[in-house]
Amino acid sequence: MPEVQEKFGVKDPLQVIDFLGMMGDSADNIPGLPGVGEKTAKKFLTAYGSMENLLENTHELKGKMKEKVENAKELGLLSKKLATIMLDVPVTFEAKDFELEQPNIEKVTQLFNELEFRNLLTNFLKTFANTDGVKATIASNSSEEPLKSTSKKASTKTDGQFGLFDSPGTGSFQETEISSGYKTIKNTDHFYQHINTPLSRKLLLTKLMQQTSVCFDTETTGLKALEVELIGIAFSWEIGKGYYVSFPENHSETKTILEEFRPFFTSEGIEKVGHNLKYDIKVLSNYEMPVKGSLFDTMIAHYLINPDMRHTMDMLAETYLNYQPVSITELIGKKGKNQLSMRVIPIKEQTEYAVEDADITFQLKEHFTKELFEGNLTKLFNDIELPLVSVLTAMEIEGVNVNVGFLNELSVALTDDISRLEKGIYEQAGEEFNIASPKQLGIVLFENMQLVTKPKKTKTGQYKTGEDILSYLAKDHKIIRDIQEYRQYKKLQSTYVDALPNEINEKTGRIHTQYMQAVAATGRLSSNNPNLQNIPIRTERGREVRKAFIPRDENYVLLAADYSQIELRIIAALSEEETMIEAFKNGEDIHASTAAKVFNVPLKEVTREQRSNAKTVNFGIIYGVSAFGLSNQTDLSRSDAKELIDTYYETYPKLKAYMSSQVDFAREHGYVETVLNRRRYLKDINSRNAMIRSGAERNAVNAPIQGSAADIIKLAMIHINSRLEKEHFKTKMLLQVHDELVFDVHKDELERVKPMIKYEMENAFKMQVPLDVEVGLGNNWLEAH
DNA sequence: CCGCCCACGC
DNA sequence: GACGTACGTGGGCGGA
Repeated sequence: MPEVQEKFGVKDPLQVIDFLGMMGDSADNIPGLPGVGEKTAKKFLTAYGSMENLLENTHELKGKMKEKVENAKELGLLSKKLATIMLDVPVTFEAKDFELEQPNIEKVTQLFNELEFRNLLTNFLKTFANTDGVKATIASNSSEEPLKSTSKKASTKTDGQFGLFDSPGTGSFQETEISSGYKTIKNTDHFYQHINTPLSRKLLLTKLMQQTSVCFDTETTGLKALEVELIGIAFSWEIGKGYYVSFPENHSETKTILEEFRPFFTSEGIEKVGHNLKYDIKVLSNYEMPVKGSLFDTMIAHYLINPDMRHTMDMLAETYLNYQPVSITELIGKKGKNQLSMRVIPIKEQTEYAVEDADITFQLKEHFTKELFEGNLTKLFNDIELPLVSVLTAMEIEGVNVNVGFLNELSVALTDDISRLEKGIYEQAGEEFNIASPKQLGIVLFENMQLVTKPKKTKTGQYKTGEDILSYLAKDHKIIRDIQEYRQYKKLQSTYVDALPNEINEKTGRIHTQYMQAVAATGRLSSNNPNLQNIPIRTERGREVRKAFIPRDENYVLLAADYSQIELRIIAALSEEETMIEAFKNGEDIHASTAAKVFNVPLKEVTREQRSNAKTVNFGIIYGVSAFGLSNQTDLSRSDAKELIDTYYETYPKLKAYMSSQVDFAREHGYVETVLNRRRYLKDINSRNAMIRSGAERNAVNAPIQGSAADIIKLAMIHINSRLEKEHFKTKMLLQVHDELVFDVHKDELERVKPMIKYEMENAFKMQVPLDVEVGLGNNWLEAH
């Protein structure tokens, strides 16, 4: 009905609302029909989409009407009837449907005459009958096939689209349906509504507050949660239905609008469903909007259900819902400098995209709730992973202070050393080349200089120049030692010293890493942008970088708390290997203790080399090392390595038995699990390919150990965080590095917090082996170690 | 733009 | 005879 658009200058497709508004305005003077007001009507209907929803939920509207009408309910029925008659469609249809239809002019005329709505009738006919008189003409299309009412759910045809069973010319999307096999937004019933007025937001909020579980999804200007601006938020709590609240570009205006939804976000009683909620919560934190109540994160749910798979929503939608969502790439382009901002995408497409995501996510929840239960994962999900979301969010928002000046000085010094080494290397090689290029370096070392007769090659035919290769040659060639040093400094400079200052957030002046909670197949976290879990510590020069990590200010001190040998303690406890358990109970140096036993010498007479070899075996056990691998890593010959491993298993027989039992369990059940029932499926455990199979067997041993350690530190993090909050400490948890936690401790709290952290870490999970935590303090991360 | 090589952590 | 330690992230190179 373009006439309506012209007449009222309305671009919004929901012309019917304007018509109703007009009707309301005109009806102001008519007894029995209160004025609704065009704007009011529009807003209410925008929020609720259908008259039915509108009438069921607009308490406020009804309240206002009460002044004018004795029986609000009666008015509701009247309006409903009006809408039905005027538009000749059942009111269960959504507002968007209305624009496809012409009002049934005959019926409306009849009704208005009956009701003596003279002004209204005049206006109505002016608008729809295209006459200025009272003569009622029956619109020619009113006899056409009525809108399909067969759909049970919210049944909206997107604009310009036809339904599945509609008239000819609709073959195009059926073809795509056949070719992809997935349902898409084009052939799926949905009602996604854009919300952008105060009243409609109020109505949405009212509706939100009546729910027990709602999915929300933020649309933003980018990927860095702490730097982006909010563009919109999609909400969904019903299959195929949802709302998209859009926000202006102005930050404080956005904040004001978002503030309207505070009751929802801070409601303890409404479960918040989302996909990667940590991101959304961080975005909202930019507007000082906390998110309370229980969470349900579909990304994490799926991570527990199958940690080895990918957990993108697109993939989950295809797998679990047989549905292919609108691709973000199609919408805003491939990532790169030409990628569009969501902001410039037409609001209709934004709405479709955003609400679809929320809709899908909400639907996924049902699937995953069931699968979590079936996998015995509900407790892990609810008691560990979901509470951890909030802990990690807080850590990421908190960030860590860094000494940029120090890093800059370090960089200058490294540049000096690098160029000095560079010169020397060129001299020794007799030519200039790019030392940082393994390809060029290999040619120089092994072709031109021929340092080795049979150099090893990679599968792509390049010469191997890795650290293990170079270290064999280091003794005999100064150039190799220089190259090793060069490599080390280059690495330090590019990956850490020069990169870290670029990661500082302009607003906070701190580095905010991101913890990935659904990446590592064993249950560990990972860290990126920047990765703060691989800051150097082993080499003298490298560990300097740690000095750059400093407390918040002079009132604080960094505290680093490390689990000592947690993985070995876990394997000792799980295997119930008494000898090893005793060693831990007695507080022995486990590697020395192992050495004493396998080399059959008194503890005090263990040599450095023996301890070192024992240590290598201890770690090898965790990772599943072979005699070959062990001999490669130590000075031992292959046969000595084999003997050492054999003796090791004789010393710790139950350990060997445990490892076999894990492999057996995996063969039988297809998965292994941690102390908190975190699962890892090992599909290759029965592979005929020996190499693939043994890889799975190593995983069968390693995953429960590494994963249990991850479980335990996560538990400790949750406990510590909750105590820091409850007891109102200023101290903040900053970093997690697999078996270590780093805190910014207020000096006044040190005496209370230090033992608390140690206690919570050591007692996070009870086993037959005690857990031991070493706590250090310092004015930088290195000192705190 | 992406795969490869290399190197940092636990 | 070959192959053979888990889990990650990221920078630089070089070919497409």
